[in-house]
Order: sequence, then structure tokens, then C-alpha cells
Amino acid sequence: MTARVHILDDDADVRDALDSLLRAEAFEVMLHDTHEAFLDAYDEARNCCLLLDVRLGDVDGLDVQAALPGRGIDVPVIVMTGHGDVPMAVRGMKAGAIDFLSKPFPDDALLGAIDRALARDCARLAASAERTALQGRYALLTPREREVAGLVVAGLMNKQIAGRLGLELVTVKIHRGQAMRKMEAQSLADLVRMLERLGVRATGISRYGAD
Amino acid sequence: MTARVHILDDDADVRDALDSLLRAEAFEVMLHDTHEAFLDAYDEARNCCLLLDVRLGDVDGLDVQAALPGRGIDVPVIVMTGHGDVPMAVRGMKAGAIDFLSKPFPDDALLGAIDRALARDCARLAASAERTALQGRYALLTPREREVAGLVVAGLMNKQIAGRLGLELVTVKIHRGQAMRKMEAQSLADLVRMLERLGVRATGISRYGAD
DNA sequence: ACCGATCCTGTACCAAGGTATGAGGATGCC
DNA sequence: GGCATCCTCATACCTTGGTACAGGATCGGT
Repeated sequence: MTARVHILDDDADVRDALDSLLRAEAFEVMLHDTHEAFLDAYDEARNCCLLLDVRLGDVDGLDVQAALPGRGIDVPVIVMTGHGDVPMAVRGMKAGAIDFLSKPFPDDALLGAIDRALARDCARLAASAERTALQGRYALLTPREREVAGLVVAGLMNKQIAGRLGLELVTVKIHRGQAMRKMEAQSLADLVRMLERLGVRATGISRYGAD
Repeated sequence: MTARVHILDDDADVRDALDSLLRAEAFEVMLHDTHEAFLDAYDEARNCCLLLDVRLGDVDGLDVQAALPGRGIDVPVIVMTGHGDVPMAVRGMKAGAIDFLSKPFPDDALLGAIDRALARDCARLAASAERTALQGRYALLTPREREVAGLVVAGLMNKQIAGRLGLELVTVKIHRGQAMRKMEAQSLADLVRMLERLGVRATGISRYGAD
């Protein structure tokens, strides 16, 4: 699957020019003239980036950029502008833009920025895929199993877990074993890393160690 | 201990003006007119940030900024400039600057940037302190203990470790116990997180799991 | 030559983890 | 009602982990 480049610009001539350039580079290009069009077309499952013009009719492209995180969209943005100034560039870069290009810019500058943008998005995809797989397995755990797993990862011994939850030792062992199987953890160390990555924290456990 | 603000500017008038402003805000201020002076004064143990002018006599302030990581210095930089343009701002921000201010700028803009810079440096200090403590304890381990600990964290059972290292089971247990004591790990989960944070990876172990 | 650190091993014992079998109660869904 | 899931427990057995005690070997520094 080829990487995709979204172009959001209100000038049709600019869109067409970029379209030609990027198609020649074997990118899949999607052209948009409004931010709504981009939002509709955006697919978080695809390796992509956004080429964003600051001026979109009455809308400020940097406002569009700033609104992306609020919508849960983490696409790498490359900002373009015809009449940019320093504060504008700083704002765009602070908001996490990969680059801020003033028109006219050489093709190489754009292509280099796109490469970096797609590389970052590729990292996002990899992290997201792994996290999704973990969450899928974690979802299979029953509430009790999650509870026990959390305490295990917090460093408590089965006996302590049993005491804290008011259970018999065997019961804890069973839940623990189930959790290991469902999470497909080959070892306790595995489980620790998995729950770490999922951000699971047992309730009422201080920093590090047991009690 | 009050936070420290380094000012690196070749214009004495600018330095004095900033000095007055920041002292009034209860910052500890250090003035420098060359990058060597700053490098000498920089103390990574202190909560600080750098206010950097782009023009330093014959030296480019952005070159100075770019050279900091190579020297292992991770100080938050706020770039100032009298005659900045967009490419300059983009370069500074890409290099990780907290902000890029064009003179003249309002005091509030600077103070806000300094707040953000010091907050980031504070996070660096906290992370560094924890990491240093861990490294100190890890340094107490003998080579063999490190080896065993790495395999333990990789998820291998003592028996497997013994086989792989050509040792008896007891020996592995002893090294393991020593490692736990020296690292002050209250549980295996602890040890996993500690070595994770230290970036310790056992040699020849694939992704996750044992073998 | 002596000391200390490191590394390795044997034996023995106890604590903890893990599994299997069997079973009872509670809940919720079709 | 029948069924599945979840939670719980009892008993029994085996594996693994952890430690204490005792000893031997090597190596580098004093």
C-alpha cells in the first residue's frame, strides 16, 4: 500500500501542481479545498501526511491544524504559505508541524519534508497497531482477572493479593493464570511490559514495590 | 534553589535590560557574550534555560543551538532575534526551541516562554535523577549478575538461563538474588521496569517472550 | 604471600507459583 | 427452564524460586 498525501489548499492551481509533482513520486494524492473535506477523507489506518495551506478562504489553516488533536487526529502536518511571517511560522511549528514552507519552495524541500512526515506517521501506525493488539487481548480479561493482574504487576505476591481482595490463594492463582493465558504473556516479565504499555496501574499502590 | 536563566547575547544593552527584567521576576540570571562562556557556566544539575540571540558577533546562534545535543547538553532554548525571517524561525523551532521571539517582544511573551522552558527542564531533571539512581545501583552488579538479570527480565526461567550460560541452577538463583538485592527491587515486576528504564536488553533475545 | 572480590558448585529446606479435578453459587441471556 | 460466564473454594501434586551453609577456584591488588 503506497503512502498517501493529503493536500488542503483553496487554490486549485496549486493543488493541481502539487498533485502532478507528487504523483510522479508515486504517492497517492488526495486533494481537498476545505478542512471538512479533509476530515472526511482522513483514514487513521493509512500511512499519510497533510500538506496544509495557511489560507483556506475564510478559514485559518493554523486553526485547522490546532483543532486536529482535539479530534483525536495525529497526522503529520506540513504547513505551506504564500505570505508567511515569523509568528505564523512559530505557531505552526509549536503546534507540531514537521515543516513550514514559504511559497515558492523547491521541490526537494517539500519531498524531504514529506519523507520525514511519513516516517513519523509510520511510527505512529506501528505503535498504534501494537497497542490495539494489546488492548484487544486485555479486553478479554474479566474484571477480576484485570484486578489480579494489576496487583501482580504491582509486585504483590499471590498471598498478599488474596489478603487484599479477600480471596483464597488458589483463586488468585487461577485468575492470574487466566490473565497470563488471555494476554498471551510467556512470562511475568512479559505481562509487566504489556500492562505498562497499556498504562494499567493497580489502585492504591504507591510508587514501585509492594506493601 | 531558584531557577536560573542563561542569557547569551552579544549586545551588552540587551543583556542588561533582560537582566533587570528577569531579576525582578526572582530568577537567577547569568549573562554571557560568547557561547564558550555559556558552555563553561552551564550546570546540568540546575533547573535552567537559555535565552539565545541569533546574532553573536561572527557566530550564528542557531549553530550554537544545533551543537548543543552533540555536547550532551539538553537545555531548553528560547531564541531571540532582531531581524528574523521565516526560514530562521523554522530552523530554530525544528531544532527544538521552546519559542522564537522577534525583537522587540512584550515582556509577557518572554516570561511565558521561560515558564514553559523551565517546566521542561524540570521534567528533564526529574527523569535524570531517577535514571542516575538506577544506573548507580546497576553499576554495583557484577558482569555475571547483569547477564543473569537481563535474561530474567527477558522472561527466561532460571533453568533456561542456567542452560544458556552453562551454569548450575543454584548459581543462577544466587546471581539473581544478588541482582535483586543490589537493584533494591522488591519484586520481579520492579526489576523489569528498572531495566526497561535503563534500556537493558539481553543479548540474543527476540521480541518479547522466552525461547 | 595474603586478602578480597568474583564466580562456581553441592546439599538441603522452605516458600511460592502453577495446574488439575471437582464443585457450588450468582448473574444474565435466550 | 436451560445455558453460559464469572467468581469462588477445597484438595492434591508438581515445578520453580529463594536462601542458608559450606566449599573450591581464579584473579588482581597490597
